Amino acid sequence: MRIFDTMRDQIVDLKPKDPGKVSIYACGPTVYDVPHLGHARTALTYDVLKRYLTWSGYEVALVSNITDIDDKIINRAADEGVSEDQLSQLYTKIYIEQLQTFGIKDPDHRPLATQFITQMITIIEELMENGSAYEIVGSGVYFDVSKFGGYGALVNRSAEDLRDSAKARIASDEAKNDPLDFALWKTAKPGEPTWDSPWGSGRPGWHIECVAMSLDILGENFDIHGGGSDLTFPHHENERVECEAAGYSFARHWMHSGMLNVSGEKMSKSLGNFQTLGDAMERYGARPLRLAMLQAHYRSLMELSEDTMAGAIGGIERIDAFYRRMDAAQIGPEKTDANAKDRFSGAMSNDLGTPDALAVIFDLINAGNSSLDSQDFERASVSLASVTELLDVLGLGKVKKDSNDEIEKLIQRREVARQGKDFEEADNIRDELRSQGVEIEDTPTGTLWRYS
RNA sequence: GCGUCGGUGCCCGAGCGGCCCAAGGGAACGGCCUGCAAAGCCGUACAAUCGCGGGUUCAAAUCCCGCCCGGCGCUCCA
Repeated sequence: MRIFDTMRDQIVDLKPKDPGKVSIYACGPTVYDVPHLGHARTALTYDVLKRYLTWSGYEVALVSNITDIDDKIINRAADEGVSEDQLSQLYTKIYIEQLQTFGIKDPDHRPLATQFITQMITIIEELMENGSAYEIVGSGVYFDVSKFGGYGALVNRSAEDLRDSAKARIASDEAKNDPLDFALWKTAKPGEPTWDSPWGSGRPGWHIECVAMSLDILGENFDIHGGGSDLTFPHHENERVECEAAGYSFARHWMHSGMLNVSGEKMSKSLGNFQTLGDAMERYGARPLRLAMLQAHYRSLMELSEDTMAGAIGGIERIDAFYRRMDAAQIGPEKTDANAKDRFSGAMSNDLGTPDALAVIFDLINAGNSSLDSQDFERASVSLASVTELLDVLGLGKVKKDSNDEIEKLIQRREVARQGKDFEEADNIRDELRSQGVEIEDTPTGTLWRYS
């Protein structure tokens, strides 16, 4: 398996700490609102990574956190007149449900930041003890970037560089020693949720929660730390320096998935609230959305548009039609195509090349359809078995057949009319079904139908 | 402004020195199949510029330089 490692800035061999096992920590969302398509793309990346590694024979442990305390949650809760707990619990629930609907498997652990306050405090204490952090009474505890050699390495920049950049854009907080220093612990403000600490009551800063949770659950030196590319700096770099300054070794590899854009104004006009995962799934369906995302490489910037989705819907339709034909011909899956699986693995093990992997699957579908047409049922069965196995690795498996007595009755009547060569009646029935959004297909073994 | 990633057919999107007269999906057109459809299969067209201009090389979509355009980052966004 080869992956692009942000730290090394190149594609490298994945070298797990323990051979045969891979531990992954993928940064999840701060739950102050419903999930948008970007959250879905990131979650999808690590879902597919885990599925593929598991299929390849690795034992995978995937941790994906929920950050349930932070400024945005506090502000939003105040706006809506609910408690921070109520707000974060509501959006956590929605997040989990929608990802499940989207076909994302639950991670092995889904820790909440607020359950790891003790561990965070311990790390901050260690940083204070060894001089990596300082306290400003009345404000909080800050990480001292100047004490850390190599700050900025994850983004390939020097601390001086980042400092200049920061100065140019941001009014520096005069309390801090250095504009790059960041809060590990924030002193309590009236009306905010607080926890006790050696520095008085307060709440954790951002970044530190991920260090506490990843170390606690996966241990030092875990294999992959991932998230969206917007988290690379400062979030991940800050996590990294906190962890290393405290004396622990952190992630062996860093992965970042690319951003997804839905072209703002053009989109919102015609599509309404298309940016949220829930709306997009309702509008296009979960599988087309998943296919659209997987047809782009996880690191590339992708733009979702009405056209993109129309294409993906067509792609899913092609997959489903393949299954319908196989079912109608009563072909079952038997042995798989080793060669196709090799090609698939080759694509996937090259930094998760899902577009190429999908191309392999579509080639198999094409071959299977041809085999059916030429009555080569054995080869058709091999295609079917291979497609089924590989599609499952990408989480795009087939859906169960719809059933509806009313529709089946109409199809029966049409069948009788066709037998009697009463094509006018048969076509009337077909038109009637179409007006109900039902498309039918006649095959040698009977008539199939689907919602169009 | 600094950094970084990218600009490939009608749309999406792989490819990242020769296997590329550029994968795969979608849309279009023609044919076969069908009572007619749908699905499928076969074929065709669409890139005379792979953002633009230079350069390196026997050979460039792929490497280098410059320019234009876009995304992301530059303290709380996946």
